[in-house]
Amino acid sequence: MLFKRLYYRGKRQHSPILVMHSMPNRLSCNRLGITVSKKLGKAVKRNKVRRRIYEAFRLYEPVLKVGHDIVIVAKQKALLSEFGQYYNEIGGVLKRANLFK
RNA sequence: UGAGUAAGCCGGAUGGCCGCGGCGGGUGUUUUGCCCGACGAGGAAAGUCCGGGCUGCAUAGGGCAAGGGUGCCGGGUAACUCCCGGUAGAGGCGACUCUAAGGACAGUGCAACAGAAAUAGACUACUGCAUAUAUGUGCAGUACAGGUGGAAAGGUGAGGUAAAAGCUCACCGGCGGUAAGGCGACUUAUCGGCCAUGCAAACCCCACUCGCAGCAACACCGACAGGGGCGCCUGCCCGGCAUAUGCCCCGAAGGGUGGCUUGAGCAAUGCAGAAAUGCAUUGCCUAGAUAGAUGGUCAUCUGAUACAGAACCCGGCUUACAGGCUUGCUCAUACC
Repeated sequence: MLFKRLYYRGKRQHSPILVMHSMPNRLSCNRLGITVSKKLGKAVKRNKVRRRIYEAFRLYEPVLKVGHDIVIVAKQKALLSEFGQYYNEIGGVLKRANLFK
């Protein structure tokens, strides 16, 4: 399973509401996976968290290096956060992983 | 106006910018793309508790047994444990609500504690007789009163008696017969005798009913490896025909396609019916993803913040839910 390989071998960056795993692939595009466990709530709440992560990542995508696999895991604090916090923290972990062009 | 009761409905709206999903059209060199357009989660999509469709397996005709389910009556439905209407019982002043509501003369079993006694009886008590006599003791009769309990064996009143008792009578309740009404559950009337509890959400009996598994079902196509086999006359030999960079099978990806949405469909009108519902006509096409599409942000309105996300599809049930709306009915108060 691709997600497990990323958990063991990828680089890891933490922030208060999420964890990002990343490693290079040999493709000419970036691939994003999002993990939201059942601990965070029922389907509606999990969908909301996933959609906000997806949206924030989409806004950053034009300025990222290509050819990486990225998995973002949401923590429980993500339920209480506004979109602005998602945007700032995802920007932070992407910068620390040195994925900006 | 307040309190309540029953049925039903809504469950954020509008606009700008940036995005997502399949579909249709256009464009482009095949693909990847680009542009335009309309459409794109719920009343419960949930729990996965019932009933079906659909698919595979089994049986391929019928019966029996085991096991499961259901259980007043009639109707509705594709079907149901669902829905509608009724009967009986219980609750409420009432509108109305609730009920696993067959059978305890087929059999087995249970009824703790308390209480004298729980399917059988006499502790306190009442009455008579005998005896001694403040009053007790013994024998006999009774089951009215007391207390216990969920339940004490018909209830209330009168007669009756030494005191009593369905012992007798009237009314009520229960049981059985007959008659009338009703498709039926049952109701009403009348007659009879005077009557042995509750539990079958204990085993059980009776009646009706039921194959098993599920879309990760199932069908098809299959890359890179890898493995196996060789047609027909013919079971064998001979012989003949056909034939090989071929054909078939197994296996199988970070696979692909179908199943996948036109259906017991929705809306309006009319007819039948007390209702559930059925029939007819006209119109409409209204999500189909496959890591899983509805989001982000700004503005305005507002009291607006609930429960909650389709995953093969329908019919129900159950559970969760901020706030709001409509209609019928009941009770109380005030006014006319």
